Amino acid sequence: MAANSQFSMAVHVLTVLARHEGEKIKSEKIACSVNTNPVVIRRLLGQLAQAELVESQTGAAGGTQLGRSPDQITLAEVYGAVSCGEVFALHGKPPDRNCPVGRNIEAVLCNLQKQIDRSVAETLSRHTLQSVLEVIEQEKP
Amino acid sequence: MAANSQFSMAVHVLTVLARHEGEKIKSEKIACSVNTNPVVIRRLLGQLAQAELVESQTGAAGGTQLGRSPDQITLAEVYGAVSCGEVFALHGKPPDRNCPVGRNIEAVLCNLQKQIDRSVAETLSRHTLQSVLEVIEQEKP
DNA sequence: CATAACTGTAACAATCTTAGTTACATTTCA
DNA sequence: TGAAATGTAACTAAGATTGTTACAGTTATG
Repeated sequence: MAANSQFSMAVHVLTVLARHEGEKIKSEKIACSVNTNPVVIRRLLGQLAQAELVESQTGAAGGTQLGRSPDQITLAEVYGAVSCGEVFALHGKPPDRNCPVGRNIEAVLCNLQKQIDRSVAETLSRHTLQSVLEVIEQEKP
Repeated sequence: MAANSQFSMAVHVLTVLARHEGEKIKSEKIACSVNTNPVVIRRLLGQLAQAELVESQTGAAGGTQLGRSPDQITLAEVYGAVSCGEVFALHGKPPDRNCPVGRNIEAVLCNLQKQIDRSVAETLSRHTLQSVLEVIEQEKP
């Protein structure tokens, strides 16, 4: 249980919500589909709510629903809501400033990170929750 | 010490080697620039050697040098040599097969992973070790 | 040929991140 | 008022990565 599967979970969660547009879904029901603990789902929903992708209601008969229609939510937004935006990590300890490479490599890597992030965002922005939902419904065996 | 900084380290290491083409460099010297332990560097060099990006020699007066000239090494190759090729992780536990979403979401995510991987590779293939080296040398303050 | 100086690698400790879990305060409907 | 949900804190468990020590294997060199 180490690798960062938050994006996978987020897409899963949102797809479940998309299949029941208009309804308020309980975290327990979502957790069942994802096969995890309701608290894990609620934590994730918190992040998605901050990005205004979902809206939750407390109290009895509470639950969560999408903040917009599925064709208005791109996977790039989902990724942005749950990821730190770093495909690879920079150096842990700072490199040796006496070495020309050590002195300047971080700027190069930082720049690369931004380029990759843009390219990932562009790829993901070609998919909406609606398009994911269509694949899911269609592939139902 | 958790995030995967292998790619960052690999670019750093290879850039150091590129600055001294033709020479055999000791792992200790590289470690000094990266500010880490020589064993960590040797482990990384092992992966890079498998990808034929570097060549090492054991014994006294041994060391490591590039396997090709810097303009023949793209950062996409470097990334491929040290990364597992997964920007995000799939589900840990398998989702609920009784739910249509749980049943089909993994295929969707797997497909996305491939698309992202291609897009990252394409972005990185626009940079060579040579171009990185040029930035480093030029920005020397 | 012996020694010094490297690399390669195994084994282990330390640290950090993530997921899972329990517990409980808070909110809301009936 | 009480049942049922979310929100959240605190803790445990597991996994991955890095750092470190130790040592075997290799090779130039005196």
